[in-house]
Parts: sequence; C-alpha cells; structure tokens
Amino acid sequence: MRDMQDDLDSERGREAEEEEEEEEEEEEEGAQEEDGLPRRRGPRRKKMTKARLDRVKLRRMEANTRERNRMHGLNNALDSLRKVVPCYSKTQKLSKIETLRLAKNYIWALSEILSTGKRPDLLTFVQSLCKGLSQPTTNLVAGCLQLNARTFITEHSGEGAFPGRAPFDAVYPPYRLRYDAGAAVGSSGGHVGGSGISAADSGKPFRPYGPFCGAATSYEPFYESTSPECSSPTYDGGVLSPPLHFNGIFSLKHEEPSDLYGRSCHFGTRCCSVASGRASLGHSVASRGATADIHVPYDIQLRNQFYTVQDELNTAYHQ
DNA sequence: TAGGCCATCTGGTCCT
DNA sequence: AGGACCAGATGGCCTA
Repeated sequence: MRDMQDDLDSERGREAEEEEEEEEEEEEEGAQEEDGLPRRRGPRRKKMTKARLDRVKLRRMEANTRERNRMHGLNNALDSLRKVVPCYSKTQKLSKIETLRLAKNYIWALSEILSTGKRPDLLTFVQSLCKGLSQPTTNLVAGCLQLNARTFITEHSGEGAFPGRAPFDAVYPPYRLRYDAGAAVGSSGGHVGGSGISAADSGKPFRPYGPFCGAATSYEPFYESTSPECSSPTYDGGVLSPPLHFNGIFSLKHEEPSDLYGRSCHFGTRCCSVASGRASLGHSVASRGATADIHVPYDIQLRNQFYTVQDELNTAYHQ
C-alpha cells in the first residue's frame, strides 16, 4: 500500500514537469484555428497528451480508491445498523434496503410505544416491523420472533398461564431471572430451543430482540447458558448496544458492549431484559422480589397467537 | 437461467 | 483544484 502511494507520488512529480512543457506548447497552438474551423467558445480543451492521459488515469484511480473506501464506510455503518435492528444474523444478513426498511419500521414502532405508553400485542408489533418488507424478510422477522417465543414456550410448557403478562413480552424469551436460568437450561437439556424452531435447527442463529433492552436489578439474562450458539462464531462482539433502556421509566442509554455481547449473549443474541419493561408499564411484576417473581409468561392463548403470526403476516403481505 | 444483491468503476455535480 | 457525493453501468455471485 505504501509502495503504491510512493509510486503515485513519484508519478505525480514526473507528470507535473511534463505538464508545464505541454502547456507552453498549447499556448502557441491556441492562437490557431484547428481544421479551419473557428475556435470553440469557452475554455479550450486541452490536448490529451500521454502525460495528461496518465495523470487523468491516476486521478481516476485515486478517486476509485476513495469511492471504494467511502462505500466500505457506508457498508460498515449498515452493518452497525443491522446489529441494532431486530433479527440480526451475521450468516444471513438482511439486504441493505431491507435493513433500512426494518430500521425505519423499528424506530417507528418504538416511537409509537413511547408516545402511547402502551405495549402493542406481538402481532401488531411484528406487523409494524414488517411493513413494506419483502416476503422473505417478513418471514425472517416473524420467524425470528416466533422462534424465540416458541423456544420459551417449550421451556415452560406445562406450567400455568400468566394472564397478566402482555403477549408482547414473548419476543424476549432468552431472558429470565438468573436463578431461573439453571432450571430453564436444565429443562431443555442445556440446549434451549431443542424443540420447535431453534436457531440451530434452522441454521440461522438469529438474534432475538426487543425494544426494551436493559435490566432492572433483579433481572439478568442467563448467559450461563450452555447453548453452543452463545459462542457462535457468527457473532462478533463490541458492537453498539441497543439504544433504548428501560429501567422503570423510559430512558435513553447505551450499555457497555461487553455486557451485551460479551457475557450476556444467548444464542448469539443480545441481552434484553423484559421484566423491567413489564414493571414500568404497570404489569407490576418486576417490583416484586426476585425470588417471588418467577412466573410462567406463556399460556395457551399466547402459543396459539404465535402460531398464527406468520400466517397472518403472509396473508397481509399477499393482500 | 432469471432475478436479486452486491462491489466496483465511472463521469457528473456540488462544495470547500 | 480537489474531494465528497451521487447515480448509472457492468460484471460476479448466489439462489430459486
């Protein structure tokens, strides 16, 4: 690279000298008419001598390099964006346009939540996210959220319903009370999502996501999980944390990347605690003690809802 | 094989 | 003048 730059510099020097000579020649030629035709108005076009041609090529090469770098920067920014929108997968990246659309929808959905103070049901939320997205991406997002829900459902199958819990919470399945983690992991043989559509099953280690990422003190992600996906090579750390935090009240805050991606990831996912969000939204769950706060977040109705999410989305898409 | 997506090159325009 | 930005063209890769 350095050599290349040196070459360019030395070439510039040579060209500069040659250019001076050429310009002197052109001054003389400029007084004449070419081919008997009157000289054109405006700045006279310089003759393309070899040196000038080389210089043009050189500048073109430099411009190309700059343009390449610029596009790389743009792509890096897009990658950053991919990581902070729902359903991040390094193996199956959203296209640029879909990333932008999803990001826009996501911002819109979060804004709605902030402005209304209400948490939409899952279907509404997913529909908001998928508005205008292509069918494959819609499936991807819906599948991603559905995956999480079903994973969580599976882990807690057989337990009682929790009618007070908004279905919306189901998009945050990998997070629960810390002390609950062992049991949860154990119940699924150390492989959360062993049944249903798991990331491993699909070969697409998507990152589940939720708009309220953060933690009330009593809630932590169970990053002790032994899921092989947790250290998925497709996942890289040190990226932006989710922009939204929810600690009883709405607040904007950045979390340390290490917290989010280093330790807390599950299934190659980012850490989100839903419990805090629940509490502040009047579901009065997180306000209880940690040990008393264990509950079963899913009921049959919720499960059914998840089974229908993708169908409804598909229907909506085709309409 | 067609279509989608992407990277790169390229020339034009705008701005400093 | 030179760099940034933009949009069109082109070719490669991948997938259905």
